Amino acid sequence: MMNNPSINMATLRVACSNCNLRELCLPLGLGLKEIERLEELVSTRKRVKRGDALYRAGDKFEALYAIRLGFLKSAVMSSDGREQVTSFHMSGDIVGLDGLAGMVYSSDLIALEDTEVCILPYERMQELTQEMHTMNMHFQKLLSMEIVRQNGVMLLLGSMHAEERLAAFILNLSQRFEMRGYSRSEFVLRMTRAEIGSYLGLKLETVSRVLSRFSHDNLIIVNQKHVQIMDFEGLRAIVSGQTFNNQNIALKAVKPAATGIDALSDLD
Amino acid sequence: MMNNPSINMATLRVACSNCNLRELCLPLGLGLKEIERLEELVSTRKRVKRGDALYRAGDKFEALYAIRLGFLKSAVMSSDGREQVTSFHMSGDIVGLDGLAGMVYSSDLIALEDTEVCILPYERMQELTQEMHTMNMHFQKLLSMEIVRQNGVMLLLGSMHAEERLAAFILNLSQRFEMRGYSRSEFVLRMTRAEIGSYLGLKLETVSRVLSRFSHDNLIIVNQKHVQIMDFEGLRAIVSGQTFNNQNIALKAVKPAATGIDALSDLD
DNA sequence: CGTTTCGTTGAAGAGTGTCAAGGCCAGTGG
DNA sequence: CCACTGGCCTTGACACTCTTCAACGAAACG
Repeated sequence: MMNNPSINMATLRVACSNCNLRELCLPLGLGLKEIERLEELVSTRKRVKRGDALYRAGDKFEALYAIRLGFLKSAVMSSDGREQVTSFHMSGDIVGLDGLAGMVYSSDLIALEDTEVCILPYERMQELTQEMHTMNMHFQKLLSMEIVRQNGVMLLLGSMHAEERLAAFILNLSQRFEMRGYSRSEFVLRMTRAEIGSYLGLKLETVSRVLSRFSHDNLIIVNQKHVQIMDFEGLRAIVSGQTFNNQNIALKAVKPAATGIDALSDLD
Repeated sequence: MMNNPSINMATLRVACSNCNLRELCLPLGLGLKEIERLEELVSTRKRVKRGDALYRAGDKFEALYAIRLGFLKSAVMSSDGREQVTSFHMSGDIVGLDGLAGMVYSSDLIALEDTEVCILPYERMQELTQEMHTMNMHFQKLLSMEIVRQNGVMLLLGSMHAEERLAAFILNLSQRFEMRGYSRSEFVLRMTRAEIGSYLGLKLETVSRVLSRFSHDNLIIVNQKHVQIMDFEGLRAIVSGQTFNNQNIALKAVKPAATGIDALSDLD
């Protein structure tokens, strides 16, 4: 009578298993009991309509959110009103990590299309991390991964040109879509040019111009929000600064590539 | 027979209590036993000479480090050799958080002056977070605070001008020195102009020029690495974009200041 | 005390930003 | 169904900030 664990697991996992999160939310090698506990954590769901905020800077931090479906941006605002988009989120991402620091969110999280999230109440989250070592480590790792990602963005903002930023941005999106089972070469940008610009530290006109240039150079085909990548290698070459007037080839040899930040993958 | 806990604590805290870390490393309201455990964690210390690396990108992640004394930078490098300084660290800071993500450090940590750190071995750290709820929460908070800090840096890199970046940078350093009991108006820059530039996304010449301009405008006095702040308000005005040709005053009224990222404090 | 690293300053130029005009598209209401 | 509207995108011309290149001076180090 049923000593095959995988069958039991299949019935228990209803809430999480047919969800895009499974690789992200479920640490590997969980037992039956642990999965039960986990599913009790993510009990509630919530819908956010396009343009609405899941939370805003200053709101009390009460939960993390796992994105089931949809697309969002997070953004911080300076005291004089400048907005900076700090990341774009899609299905499978966990958002709200910045709220832990001061028990208050420090950024706005805005849906760029109709979105559905799973609520992970902070209180229960804490219980779980305390009781399940695996879960605790997974959560710590999640936080650390976000730090590493932001390091990559700082590299991009601090030392790359407009073309390099956009090439890296497109390749990163492509990769993330691919990881989720969508086409890596054809997708729709859910954000506006201004939002891309804010994220990349550029003005919307520059974003538009660079995309047009890419299109003219047959690297991509752009039609408003629709993007098709025609030349992955070409884009990668741009990210690495392999554009004619480039002399840091010498440097490239000094440092093994393995330790370098990969602008293609670490931007999220 | 000593039923005054504060006296007992004084004797037990030898290792940590006369150390700059105490506010950062010790969660508030620890019991005697907990402090004992904590001190057992930070058993070993290590010295790093100026110019040497505490760790490098790619090194196996085995510990976090609490800086007892000294000054360091962390930096990531792109595959084509561009370096980006991602933060400057001083006494009381905990470094190495990026290593958790992949159990490998993803950045270099280089001492800018002779430095002494306490080693927090990852293994023992994990035990401690598992057994002590307070410690676990404190650690999670630490990670989240780093995320919030980086959001501030992204805002700076993505939407501020050279003068604003440098004003914010100086004020932030000032604040951090003050928190550690040093003068907030007079200090020594331990890093080079090139390193400041890398951190702020500027070239070293631009850093030098802007500092000279500040000096000429009587905001600061600069003598090589020695900086004295003469006009805090003036610097703050620059950070907020209050320089003559500024029209985002309208925006300022829209959003309550409390929720905005404070460029002065959140850069670390 | 020479050598190297670091910092300052000037002049010229490249890369983005700013301003402005027009086109495209989706949604709305007649 | 079509015209209208408003938001978004594209493109051009021009301005400006920052970088690049270069030379020199100052401090740090062996």
